[in-house]
Amino acid sequence: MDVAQQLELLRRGTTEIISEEDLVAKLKLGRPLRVKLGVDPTAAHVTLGWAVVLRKLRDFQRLGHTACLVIGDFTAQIGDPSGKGKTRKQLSREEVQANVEAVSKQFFTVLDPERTEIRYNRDWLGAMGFEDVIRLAARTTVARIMERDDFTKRWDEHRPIALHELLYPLCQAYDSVELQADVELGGNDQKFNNLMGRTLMEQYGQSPQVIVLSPLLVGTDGKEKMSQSLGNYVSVVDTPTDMYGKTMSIPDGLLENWFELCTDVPMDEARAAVASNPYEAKKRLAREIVALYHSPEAAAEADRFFKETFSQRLQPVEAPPAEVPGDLAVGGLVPVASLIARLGLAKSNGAARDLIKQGGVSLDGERLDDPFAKLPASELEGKVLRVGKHQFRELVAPRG
RNA sequence: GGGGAGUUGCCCGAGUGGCCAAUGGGAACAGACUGUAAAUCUGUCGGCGAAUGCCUUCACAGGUUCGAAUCCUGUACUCCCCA
Repeated sequence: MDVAQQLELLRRGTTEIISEEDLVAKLKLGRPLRVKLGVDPTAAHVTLGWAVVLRKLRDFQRLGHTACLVIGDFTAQIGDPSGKGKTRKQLSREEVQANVEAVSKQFFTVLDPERTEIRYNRDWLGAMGFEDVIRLAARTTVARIMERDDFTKRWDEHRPIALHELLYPLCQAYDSVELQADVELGGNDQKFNNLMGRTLMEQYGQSPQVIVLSPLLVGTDGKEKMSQSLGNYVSVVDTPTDMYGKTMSIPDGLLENWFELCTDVPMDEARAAVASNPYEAKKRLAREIVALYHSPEAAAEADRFFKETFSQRLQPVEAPPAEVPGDLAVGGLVPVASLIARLGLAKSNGAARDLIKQGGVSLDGERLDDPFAKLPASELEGKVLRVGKHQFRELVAPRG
């Protein structure tokens, strides 16, 4: 593939490349480039949002370059201020470790392990002494750091900015120096951090990295950036049905964007599909996504499930089984509201009763209307409990 | 170091001694309508309870009072002005 073609592929789903000339020059070197992506393990799932940059990294891999994945096990503890209106919670070492373990495998649903180098930034950032930190901090100025929107805004609004937050960009920038990155990928909100990397690399006598920025994927709510903490996410390890269903719940306005960032469907094709029938286009999108992370067969199956369960409002083909806790039954009768709460389908008994009152609960397709209904345990076996739109459980009678 | 303002439920924000589990808005959830879209309408939105009810909550810890989110004292945190 010649350089022009490579560039064409790399441009998809990016908002900015700093700079394209530099990228072209690096591509012309004819050697595998070191393409850095830093991810802070602040959550236990790789979401489709994260996958946007991972997929971009995989594009580089396909062109023969090396993915340098920096797991920010140190920076996760500091808390990236990017895009946040307030100080991030600092995670404990244990929390970070748990996330690292959860997330590590998930990266390879996208990346090619053969061409991936994994590094942990605790290895170098964690080894710095206070003197090293001061020296690093001396390489930039307060004015320079305060240029950054997040900080300026908080400053103007008289909101707190903790001192350590100002150091975050330097940490990430130093990662680039350590890795001798040729290119760094990131979401749009990472621009400042990435630029700091360029500056710092030059100061260390290295050739500054090229920055490739991708837009932030909007979550299923259609409003906020997709993130695990907001609950508006699709995880790459979601079951095919969930993945399909969540995708179907996005607002139509997001379709084109999701096609661009989450699939390999050519954009003219995607645009045409969306224009002709948004609903059909959305199903196509959902199938594409499931096929990517599971298989085309799973996609077809999810499609069928969706049609039967939601479009035709039948019972689901298969609902996850859930055992009725034995201690709930009093005299052989199980209070349904308590059952719902115990199975985690509602926050509390009261909430479960509210749901029943509002007609949100049904058993084998029959809507319940009595919030205090008690049903014989023996009759529950094999019945499908539906709570709200999407939660189904096939009940298993208590043992013993 | 000195002076001032502030901390309320997921978020914003009212509330300055009893009528406060706490107005209002947003978010969220459920229902109707639909395409698990959008828009709209309705309802729910601290916990337990069948319930008149009980319990926990208005930064934290004490105190005053028959009674406190509301008053007093101390502590923590944040912001502003001065140094």
